[in-house]
Amino acid sequence: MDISELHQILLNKYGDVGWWPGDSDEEILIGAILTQNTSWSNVEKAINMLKMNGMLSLSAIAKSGPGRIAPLIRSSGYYNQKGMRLFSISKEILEKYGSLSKMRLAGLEEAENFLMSLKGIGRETCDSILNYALDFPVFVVDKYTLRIFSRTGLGDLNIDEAKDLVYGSIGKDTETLKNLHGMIVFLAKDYCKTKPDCGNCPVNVKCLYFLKSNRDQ
DNA sequence: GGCCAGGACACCA
DNA sequence: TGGTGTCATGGC
Repeated sequence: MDISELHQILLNKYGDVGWWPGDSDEEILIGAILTQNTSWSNVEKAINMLKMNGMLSLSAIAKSGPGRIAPLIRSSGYYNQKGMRLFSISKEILEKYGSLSKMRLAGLEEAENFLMSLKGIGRETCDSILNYALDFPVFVVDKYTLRIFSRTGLGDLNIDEAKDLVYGSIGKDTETLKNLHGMIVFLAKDYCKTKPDCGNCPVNVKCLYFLKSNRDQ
């Protein structure tokens, strides 16, 4: 199976999934940091807490301080660390650009270099922000993506190899790349939390089932 | 009670 | 370059 075929199967199954959830670009960025190694259901509670307290924006976070943020995002785990990082990231973005829309005007390369220089933003979080919050044509590669690619016979790729394979096969349209990653998240949620080899997987992946005895890398 | 979740980073050899 | 410990809550 190649990427085009995988893409088509997922499109037939899911169509346009409208991923990522969030009402604003800033909410998407905040969610991208909160969801690091954390299930989305826990992130949603933290986002609601921020919203209810008028803290769901870079300016509100930058004006407050890590000590005020941490208790609000408790449900997302690592709350002290994430509180510190949300605070410093918000501050640095606003100091350098003033807003996400102005940061977008700086272009993909500069935005990427800047984001990767911030403490608390690694490869996956950076790509999520570039694609979903800033609308750049970047494909987000997470653990699920590498596992699905591996088990559909595309090989054991690293993040850059996986991206290149996608770009070479389905191009660099921002909305298409958003949707492909979204569909992979849906696939993982729908079929990979029940039992191994359930027989219903649309891409006939034997086992995304996530157990220590079973996982690759 | 144990395992896992859409990671990132510091530290070590 | 690769391995390991740390950060931590909530669902199943």
